[in-house]
Amino acid sequence: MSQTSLNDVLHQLMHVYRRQLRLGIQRYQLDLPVTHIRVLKGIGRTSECTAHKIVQHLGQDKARVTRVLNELLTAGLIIKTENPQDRRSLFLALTEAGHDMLKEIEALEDETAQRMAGDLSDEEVATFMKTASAMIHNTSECEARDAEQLEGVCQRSAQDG
Amino acid sequence: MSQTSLNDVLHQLMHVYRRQLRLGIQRYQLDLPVTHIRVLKGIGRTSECTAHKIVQHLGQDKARVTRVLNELLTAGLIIKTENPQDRRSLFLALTEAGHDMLKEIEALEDETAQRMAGDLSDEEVATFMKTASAMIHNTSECEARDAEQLEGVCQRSAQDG
DNA sequence: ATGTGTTTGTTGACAGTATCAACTATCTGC
DNA sequence: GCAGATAGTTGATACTGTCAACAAACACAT
Repeated sequence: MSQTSLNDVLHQLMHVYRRQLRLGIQRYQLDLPVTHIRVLKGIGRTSECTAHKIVQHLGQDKARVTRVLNELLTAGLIIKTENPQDRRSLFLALTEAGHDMLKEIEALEDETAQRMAGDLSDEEVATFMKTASAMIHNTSECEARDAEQLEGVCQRSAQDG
Repeated sequence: MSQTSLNDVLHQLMHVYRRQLRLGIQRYQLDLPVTHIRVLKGIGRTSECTAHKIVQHLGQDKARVTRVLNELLTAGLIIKTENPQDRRSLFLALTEAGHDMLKEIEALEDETAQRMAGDLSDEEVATFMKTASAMIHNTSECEARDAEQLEGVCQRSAQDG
């Protein structure tokens, strides 16, 4: 019962957050979808950033990341440079325009966070984030466990056969 | 800084939650997208449910709700009956198949919530939900305020003119 | 009862998001 | 050099969110 509402709360929170961010994007006239913003942020704070690092960091599909990257590239917000250590991958870096954009993004995100936090105390927000992180961790673990189990089944059936 | 990570945490949480739910749907072979499940739940617990109530309750676009409803209808999970009080709208109710589906959904959601909660105490989860609800509330308020402000500007300019 | 404005729901269009599978090029270890 | 893993690209498909135009029914003041 209380668990059913955890689902509801999560869903609503998700919806409301995205919506808020979207509205903020309009207000700031950033003219970028949410995912692009997140990728841009990822590039900004990762040294020797590659597409793969973004994929891992954001937990997004690599196909999607490739496309977002291309759009950021043609928008002139990032550049790709060769990775001398591995010619399969390319280093990603912000252009000047990209840096400017990132600054705006950060301002927007701060505002969004502030709006959501509202009159909550810093401590409440911190606790919230801690619990949320734990949930993220729990869930990822479950997923990993499921995958392992599946693999285990495969191995067993291979051994049995 | 801590605010920037609130954004990140929310985004990750969102992603992980949806993913988890999706995997659960596969595991339970429910073969319904997430939104459909939420609509079905809404219908199940709303008396004299109409499309409009769903729209309000879920905060979803009415166009989207219409389509989901049609798909649930053709899937035989719900039926529409006339609303004698208002011939524009139709009452929505679960069929037997819909009820069965809902039972499975509830089991799945419980499981999902349990996975996410992991080893967190009930109290921690409760606190989390309380804070999340406050955030949802705060955000909605901001949106409303923004809309009002916009309206105010319109009124003022009309008065000024 | 009639006209005006509102509400309920439908439809069309489009952008954004999430995934999957197949494929190339490159790397690693043997 | 070969086998298998890894980085990234491309194509396909389904789900999601939003907007705008619209029809039918309603509310209500005249």
